[in-house]
Amino acid sequence: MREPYYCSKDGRNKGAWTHQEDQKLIDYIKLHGEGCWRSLSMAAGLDRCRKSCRLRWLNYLRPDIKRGNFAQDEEDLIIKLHALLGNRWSLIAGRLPGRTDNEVKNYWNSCLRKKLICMGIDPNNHKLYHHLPHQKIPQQPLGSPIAISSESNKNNSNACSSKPSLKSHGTNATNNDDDMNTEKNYAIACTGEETSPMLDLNLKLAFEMP
DNA sequence: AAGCCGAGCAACCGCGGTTCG
DNA sequence: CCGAACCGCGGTTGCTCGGCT
Repeated sequence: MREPYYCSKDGRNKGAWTHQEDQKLIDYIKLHGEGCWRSLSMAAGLDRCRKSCRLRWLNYLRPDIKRGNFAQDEEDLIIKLHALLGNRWSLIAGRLPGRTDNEVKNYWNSCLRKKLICMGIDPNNHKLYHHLPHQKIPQQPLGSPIAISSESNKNNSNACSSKPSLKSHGTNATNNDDDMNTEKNYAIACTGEETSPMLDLNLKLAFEMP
């Protein structure tokens, strides 16, 4: 027996949060701490369901949230972690201090996926495509197994070399050494050439308990 | 100036897993 | 052990804004 899903069914507020609502939530959590979201929404005087309160706090109001563009090293880490973990956004975000799973997920879907596609890399399985980037790309079901494969990528160097820069959005492409190294390292990670793909990851991330 | 379109992001929804009585 | 209540995650939706025509 599930609890009622969301706010729409009980006439509570939906949509964007107002400044007053934010302030109420912040004030209440400052006083009483996080947790027990159901009672929190009532006790704080918020006409919102617990999920809405929790989401707002975790994704937006928390004081330790880092806002703004993702740095290059953050991008690299997301890509590597995604190759390793798949769509486990909370785990990926857990390795990025100040970033939320929602933010990482949005950034992946809006920016990084496109970058990888432009690089000729399938963002679902992190393999190189076997055709040029501008050609139509077959959609794969989400959640397909992560595969960092060494197979058959020897003819695909053009795909990666033809790619635009792997850079933060809004900046003009300049080929500085960092970007070139990033690109090269990730291509190596994709192809499995030279070394094990994830050697440059701190492997203790994989199964470290919180 | 107005309308269109796409990108980015916040919020919603539905489900699986966990806890507790 | 069982079921209700709750938590947290991941996918999706829809709103806003900026660029373009």
